Amino acid sequence: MGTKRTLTRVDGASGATMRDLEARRRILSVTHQMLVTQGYAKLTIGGVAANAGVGKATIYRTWPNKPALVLEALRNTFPEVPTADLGDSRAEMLAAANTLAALFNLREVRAALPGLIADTAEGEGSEHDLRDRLIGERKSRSTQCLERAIERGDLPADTDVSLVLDSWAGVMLFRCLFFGETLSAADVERLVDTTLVSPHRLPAA
Amino acid sequence: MGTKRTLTRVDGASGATMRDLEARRRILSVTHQMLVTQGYAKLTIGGVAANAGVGKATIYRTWPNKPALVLEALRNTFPEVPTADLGDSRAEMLAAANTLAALFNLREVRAALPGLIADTAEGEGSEHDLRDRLIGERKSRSTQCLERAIERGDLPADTDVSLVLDSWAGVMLFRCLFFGETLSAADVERLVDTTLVSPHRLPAA
Amino acid sequence: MGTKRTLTRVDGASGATMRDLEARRRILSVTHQMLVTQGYAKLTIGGVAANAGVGKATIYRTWPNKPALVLEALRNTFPEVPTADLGDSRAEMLAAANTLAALFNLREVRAALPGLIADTAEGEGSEHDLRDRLIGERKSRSTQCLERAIERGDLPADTDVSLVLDSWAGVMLFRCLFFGETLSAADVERLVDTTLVSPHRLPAA
Amino acid sequence: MGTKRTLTRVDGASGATMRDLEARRRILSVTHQMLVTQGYAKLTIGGVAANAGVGKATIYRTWPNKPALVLEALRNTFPEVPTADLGDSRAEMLAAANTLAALFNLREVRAALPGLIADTAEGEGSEHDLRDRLIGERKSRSTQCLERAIERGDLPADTDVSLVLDSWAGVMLFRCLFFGETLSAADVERLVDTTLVSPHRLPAA
DNA sequence: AAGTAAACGAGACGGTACGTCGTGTCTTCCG
DNA sequence: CGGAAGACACGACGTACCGTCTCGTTTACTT
Repeated sequence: MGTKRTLTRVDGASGATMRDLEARRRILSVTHQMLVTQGYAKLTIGGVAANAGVGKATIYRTWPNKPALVLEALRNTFPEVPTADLGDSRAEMLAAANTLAALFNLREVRAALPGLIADTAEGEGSEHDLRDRLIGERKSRSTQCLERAIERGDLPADTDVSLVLDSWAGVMLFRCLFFGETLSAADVERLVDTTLVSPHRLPAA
Repeated sequence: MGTKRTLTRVDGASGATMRDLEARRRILSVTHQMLVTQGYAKLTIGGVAANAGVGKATIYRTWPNKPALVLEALRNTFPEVPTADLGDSRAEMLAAANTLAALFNLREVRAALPGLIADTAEGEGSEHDLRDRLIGERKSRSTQCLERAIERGDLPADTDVSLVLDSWAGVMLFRCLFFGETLSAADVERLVDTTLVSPHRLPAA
Repeated sequence: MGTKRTLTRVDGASGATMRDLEARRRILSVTHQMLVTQGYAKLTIGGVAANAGVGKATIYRTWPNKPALVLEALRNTFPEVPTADLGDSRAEMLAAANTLAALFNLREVRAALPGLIADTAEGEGSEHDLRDRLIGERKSRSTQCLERAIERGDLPADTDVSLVLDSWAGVMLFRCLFFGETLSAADVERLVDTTLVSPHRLPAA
Repeated sequence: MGTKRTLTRVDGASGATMRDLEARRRILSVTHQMLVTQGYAKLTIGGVAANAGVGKATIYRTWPNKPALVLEALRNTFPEVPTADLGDSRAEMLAAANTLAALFNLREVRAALPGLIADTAEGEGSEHDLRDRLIGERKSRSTQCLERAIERGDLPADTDVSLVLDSWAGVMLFRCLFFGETLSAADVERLVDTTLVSPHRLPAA
């Protein structure tokens, strides 16, 4: 007999004691689908439950609220930032940046992001954790990439890696949220090259 | 003859659309206040109406929905990006960037932004207009600043001004939304200096 | 110089100082029209005002509320109970009863009656007065008719005239309100003849 | 395992549709109460909900609108027209008529009737059904009474039973609605005796 | 004829109730 | 005995009218 109420879900995948693993899959899939077709605002827990042939309680048993559910539904579709060592710093950085850009280009992400941000804005609990985890994951992998470039001497040692990465993500986020645009491949390239030439440090002089 | 039974002041200034303006001011002020104290999510039209001693219909008569109201309540508190010619490109850019950073540091902005973004995400109508206007205003003034720097030769002619500015705003937005942080003065400086050294153009080589 | 605020309107027709007599006519006519086409519930003061090309205040200046307005709009179309002495008690009674039946058969009366009753139910003020006046008028004329029959000896002297008349009106009201029906000519005749044969007095024993 | 947070009693009787019935009873009772204390016009669904400690939706789930709710709240308090065979036609008719009179004398009926009639006036749906049912029920039982009198020979065979009954109800309705009066016992007796002597048929001559 | 005061059309205003919807918790009942 | 089904309390939504009010303007009396 398992502890019924798992207050803090440790890992997105374990799913507590959900009897029907199949149901879980269905819920997430329906969520994802509705996200794309209806958008975040019109997606309701009740709707997901109905479309998944599931009781609302079943959903609430696993996810505490809408953003948590959406977040997990999104996780599966997130592209992974590649970490392979290509020997070429610029190529690696481009790959990382392009992956990020691709993420902001996903229909479901664009649909979910605004609502997700709003609904988790003041949440200090699991919501923040989840969001951080999702972002943190990409960021840490991208960080590896930049640090390798530093090791190679392609970026100065005092580069503010976090600032660079937040800058990359920031432009994309900004354009995505406010204009519904994506960065073009050329823009991404420009971003990376700017970083390479003058990687956010004070000028030598 | 005699003042019939005018509860509100009669003399006033011009006797024009007094009643309107009186109420309008009160509504916006209450909205702003509640934004700070309660946050966007807990701010309701009904609540604003009650606190402003106004009928809900009066609000709906002027603003079609919550984000429109909040947006207008916010406009008044937005700091203006300075456009004065200081003769010093770096100083001007710092001023612009710091103004931007200050904006993201306002309590009411931080409270309103997530919800505002979410609620105007799919709006194609006035909502988009408003948002664009608000952002566009700052951006165009900042653009003046950067272009002056280009004219002075402090920035290369092929600088992608929009990308630079979106980058600046992007980092701030990103950190604001996801971490509730603000850019430190040092970070802002770093941002500006990076732009000055290698303003987002491809390297010559 | 007339008394400005006529709180109690003494007679439905005098209309205080309504500048534009034409407007008054238009208001009542529009009210009557809307009563027929929309029914009492959907008739709003605002609607009447708009359709009559008149400000709401103009209506409220003359009539204190909806039922008062409707009542007056109705008065004009009410058929008068005949009081002429025909020499024949049965003929006179039939005429009176049929006039009553005709009244309940008017489209506007059927439309207005239920709402009118409801809205003036608890009114102790002018509303009750008005209603009583309207009903009282018909009733007093019908009373004349019955009393003449008593004088002639066609009805016993101890006939409870009021009970008889209320009985007549009652059936019609009952059928009108609950079934939307009218008394057929035959039913009216039966009603009258019953009264003639045994006019609501105790049997002689 | 502790009682989680059940504010309402848990043990109850059978555990069947307790929650439903519990709430239903409370709603109807509150409605009835408010009807008496406030009257029909001031009774609001929201008010009933609040006083019954129930959400508005719960009421709307069961009753489509105010009159439907009031109607049902009223049903419980309606006195039944007796149908017992007393062997005495006059006694039976008096019983029936007095029951009817008593009904129109109920505080809640007098309070609800005008509004109820108005709000169900144009209703062709369930409203009409309900009203008919409520009235029809009394009427059919009264009809039994009169028909038994006919069988006994106390009333002529060609008596228009429906007209007689509508006449009875009509007077009461008329006096109730327009004058807030009730028929005195003497009046009821007079009504019955009139019917017995000359039961609404054409005179033989 | 000019001046004054009122009545007017228009419609904004503070309120109140409406009926609907979504949330997150709960209970019931079925497989 | 666990889950679907959905009822439940709550609370916000946006709409509709009410009856009062405030605008300018138009009209009709006064002088």
